[in-house]
Amino acid sequence: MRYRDGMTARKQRFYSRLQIAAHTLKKISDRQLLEVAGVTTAQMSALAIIESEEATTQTLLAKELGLNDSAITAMMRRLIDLNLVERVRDDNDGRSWLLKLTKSGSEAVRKTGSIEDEASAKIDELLGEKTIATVVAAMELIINDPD
Amino acid sequence: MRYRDGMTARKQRFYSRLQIAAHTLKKISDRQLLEVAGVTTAQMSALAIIESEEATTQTLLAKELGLNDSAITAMMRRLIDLNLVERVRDDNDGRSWLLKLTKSGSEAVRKTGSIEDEASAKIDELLGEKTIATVVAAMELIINDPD
DNA sequence: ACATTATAATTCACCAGTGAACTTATAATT
DNA sequence: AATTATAAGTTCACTGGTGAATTATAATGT
Repeated sequence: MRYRDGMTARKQRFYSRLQIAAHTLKKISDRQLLEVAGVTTAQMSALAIIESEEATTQTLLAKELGLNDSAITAMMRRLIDLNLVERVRDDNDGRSWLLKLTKSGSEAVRKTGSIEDEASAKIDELLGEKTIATVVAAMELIINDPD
Repeated sequence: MRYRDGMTARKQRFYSRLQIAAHTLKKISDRQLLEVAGVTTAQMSALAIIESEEATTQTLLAKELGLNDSAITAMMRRLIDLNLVERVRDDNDGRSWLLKLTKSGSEAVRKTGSIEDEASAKIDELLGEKTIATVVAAMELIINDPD
């Protein structure tokens, strides 16, 4: 594909606009989640996956979050220290841990539901249904692109 | 605005797709830039702004990057240590620093041009002109949203 | 002129991530 | 069975970010 020169500026803005927007949303989300449930957005993403799968491993979690294994090791340590997650060795594979929410963990996830609904409603209003669908589809193309 | 149940930002996982896509791109970009120019993507973003403005302050840089002042303090320390940036006190305001690229700094920016072009071309192909415009516009709405 | 308020930058303790090198456990081959 | 390869986690040194508190310099009101 070829574009006129005038497109160059916009092309170069794609990456930086994406990063700044993502960061902006994360910052807002962090403040709200910390106030209401005492966890960060990254932690809540992990907790939500652990809850939904009911017994996942760290490697799986890393894959779903698009992160390194080493990032998960550190995050699980913090979540275990906070008594939000517990883990036991997998009987069928002694290398893996099986992750589970504690009662406090489930509680924390429950508490954040309304915040996430509010945030979603705000995005809905700001961008509109069609744009949201377009953006999500674009993000999934990027995530799944081989390189 | 009202949507059918299936189409809300929440159902489409807008937030998490955005974060993961942004992170994925950052990771790829970091690897390439470190190899070619010995800097990270965050550092290159800062260098590009400093170059384009030819004498900016840390506060301005923070605003343009959507970051805290304290993040800039740390980043400037690293860039000065790498001899890519130098700073002098502003004669008109003894609290401010004026930031400038060193020769190595300009050199580094120059070296990354082709990488950024390649990355842009790849995004163009993956998403197409129209989708890119839609996504950039959406990101700017998010960035400029009052709260 | 002086006291107050606002602004630029810094420091601190913390969370979050990378990539490389490593340990240990499982799987596959010979 | 012994060897080799692969896979799950961990550790380490590093970059990068937050928010609150602090320091130093401007700017402003009275």
